[in-house]
Amino acid sequence: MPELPEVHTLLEELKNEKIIGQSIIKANVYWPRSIAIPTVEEFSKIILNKKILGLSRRGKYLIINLNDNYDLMIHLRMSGRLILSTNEPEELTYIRLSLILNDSRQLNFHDTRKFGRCYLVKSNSNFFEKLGPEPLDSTFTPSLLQKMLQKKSRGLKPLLLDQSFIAGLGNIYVDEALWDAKLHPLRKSNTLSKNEVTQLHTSIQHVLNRGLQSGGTTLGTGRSNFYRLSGEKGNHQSLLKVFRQTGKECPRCNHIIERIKVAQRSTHICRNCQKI
DNA sequence: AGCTCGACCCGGACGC
DNA sequence: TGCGTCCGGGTCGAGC
Repeated sequence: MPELPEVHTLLEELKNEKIIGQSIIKANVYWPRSIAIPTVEEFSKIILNKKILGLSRRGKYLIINLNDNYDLMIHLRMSGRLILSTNEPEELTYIRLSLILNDSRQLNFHDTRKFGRCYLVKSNSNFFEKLGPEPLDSTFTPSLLQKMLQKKSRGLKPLLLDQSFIAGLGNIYVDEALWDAKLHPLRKSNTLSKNEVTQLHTSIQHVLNRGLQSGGTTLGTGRSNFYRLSGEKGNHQSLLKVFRQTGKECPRCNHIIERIKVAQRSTHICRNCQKI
């Protein structure tokens, strides 16, 4: 499940591969629905001979800046991966899109469950207008978080999963951040003390940085997992405190970690540390 | 208006 | 083996 740290890991790896400056000489669309906008016909036509000018990230979107004021946004959703290969991959089953570069390398979008989406849009479009702030940006301060939380009266977990509130958090990092901050996922956002808000802010940044430093979270061994551009797994799974640790002891107080449902999402908590 | 809930899209994993 | 069920990120529409 690629969230901010996983997408950012891919971004940094792509930057190291020096694809900036390359042109896209061909696009193969193997699964049309992976192209959200525009139509596949328009996509294939517009992307042709576009030069890659830059790479960045916003929330869980990877952004490839192209010339002529176009941006290609890639959202990996649950099972999306990026694979950079020097020739056509032998296994095409799960490749949904191939971008062939003029140095003959290919950037392949691999997505077993077909949930991922690509969006080719004009750079000045309002594509990201509904996204909340970047949680690792210097402008995301405890006092800003305080103001944001005060304006809402939702449970913390549904709120933190809402990309229009904060961009980039998903199920793994929300559970980890709430455990780290000793806050219950159903705690109403506008009831937090100033100290609790400061702790939540610290915890959000802590778990995201921990994920980034360990190259993302890879749960299990299947094809639908997160893999780095190199094909290696991330290493963050060994640092998870509660996510998918049901039945194990809380690393802080030794109570048994439980799995509950919050906002239709599986949620992992230590009932002793995270009281409502 | 703000919020919650359920449906939807998919294939892998797992239980029986 | 094969079938049914659950899982999950984000969006959308319905309903409160």
